[in-house]
Order: sequence, then C-alpha cells, then structure tokens
Amino acid sequence: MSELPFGKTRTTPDELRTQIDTAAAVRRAREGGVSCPEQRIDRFIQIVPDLLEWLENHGREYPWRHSSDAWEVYIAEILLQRTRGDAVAEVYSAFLDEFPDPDSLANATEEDIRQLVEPLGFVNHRTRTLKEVGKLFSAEFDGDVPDSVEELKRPWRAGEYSARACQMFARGKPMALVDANFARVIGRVLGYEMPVQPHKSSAVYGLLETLLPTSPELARAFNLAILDLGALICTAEHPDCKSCPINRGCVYYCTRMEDE
DNA sequence: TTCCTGGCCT
DNA sequence: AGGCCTGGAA
Repeated sequence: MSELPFGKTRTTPDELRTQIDTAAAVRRAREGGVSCPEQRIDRFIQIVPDLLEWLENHGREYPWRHSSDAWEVYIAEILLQRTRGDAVAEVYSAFLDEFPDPDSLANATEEDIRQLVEPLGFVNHRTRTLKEVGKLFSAEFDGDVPDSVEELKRPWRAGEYSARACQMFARGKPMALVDANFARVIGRVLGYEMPVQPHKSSAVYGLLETLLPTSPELARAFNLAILDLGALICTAEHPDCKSCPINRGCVYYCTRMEDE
C-alpha cells in the first residue's frame, strides 16, 4: 500500500492509453455534444500528465487524504458533503478523537455529535446521518465499515458520491466520482454539455468511467487532481484560466481567448 | 446571492 | 428525472 497522499502522479499519454478505452470515451463525448471528439479525447489524454504533476505540487494536503482507514475516510466523506474541505479540516481530528469507531458513535448522544459538527452547517442532517452510521455499522457490520458501495449507501443521506469516494480513497478501488467539481471541470475541458444535475446522469457517469485510469494509484491521482483543480483554479465563478496547468487543452479556455 | 467533494422526495 | 432542501462562508 502506497503512503503517497496523491497516488501516482507521474505518467505519460502512452501509459494512459493502455488504461483508458479511448474509443468508448470518444463515443461518450460525442453523445455529450462534444465537437471533434476524437481530437478532444486525444488532447485530453495528452494533458492529463500535466494535471497530475500539478497535483503533486499544488494538491491540498488534508488529513483524510493521508489515511487508508475506511472509518476515517468514510467520516470525512460524510462531513465533506457540500462543505468546504478547509472547514472540515477544522473539526476533523476532534471528531475522530471522540468517535474513533462506529461503536463510539452509536453510543453518543445527539448533543455530542451536534456540538462537533456545528461549524459545518447542515447540522440536523449530519447529526442524524452520523448517528445512523454508528448504529448501523455497529449492529450489522460488527463495528466495521462495510466494503461495498451499496452497503455504504444504507445510512440516511449517505449517497452515491460518499460511498464511491470511500471505496476509491480508502479501499483503492477505482471509482468514477461525479460532483459539481467534476462536472464543471470536465464540462469545460471537453466542451461537454452538462445536464442540470450532472451527479444523477448516467451519461456523465459513463463518460467519467471511461476516462478513469484502471490502475488504483492513477485513478486516485486523477480524481484528486480534478477535485483540487475545481476547487483552486477551475472555480465556478472567475476561473483562473491563466494559472491552469491544462489550459492548452481546454475548450473553455480556448473559446474564451478567441472571444477576447 | 452563490458556492461547497449531494442526496432525498415525488 | 426534476424539484428542493440543508447552513456556514465567501
């Protein structure tokens, strides 16, 4: 097991082509309204190594990224739902300190939980979810974290993204992740027409599945890189395209330059 | 007002 | 699949 927080950040287009079904990606891209999809996907594969190198130098160092413990990662994913990483980092160690395993969470009072997640918002939601997580894992999984997406999704408000992220980042199982960041970044880079709710679109999941490298270490780096690029550079408003490590391969950037 | 490593309800 | 919601922060 590698201890590198970002996974494998050194790769080449040739290595990626052995791990990515290019023809399938082109098909998916075309379905999403991408013009010249063959060239777009080829261009994308060429800039991925730059993206991963950028991650190596600029990626965010959060404690949950240094952990391969399923409980620590799963808790992080729950706390991170629609919440900034920096905010979660403020309460994360205190939370794990008090609730180091499902049993301790199962035995906690709502007030104990509420107090710890207070600064994050979604307080009622999160308190209920965490309580359910503790009780369910404690009662039905012998105090362990289950090892399948379906089982990880059982607690109320533990959904597709959180479950898949846990399997990806804790268990090293390559998983396509779709949230607002992935949709925005991929949509801009490829010129893909994103639906209103990308995270519930099977077409978007399909596209990300085909683009995801098959090796766990590259898949990890790929996912973290897009996540951090979306948070730090390719932001919803006023993206910092000039600083973007992959602007040379980005439809959004190139279109923008032509307009100016 | 919008955004943040979405998910639930109908 | 579409609508809607939760809260602190920018």
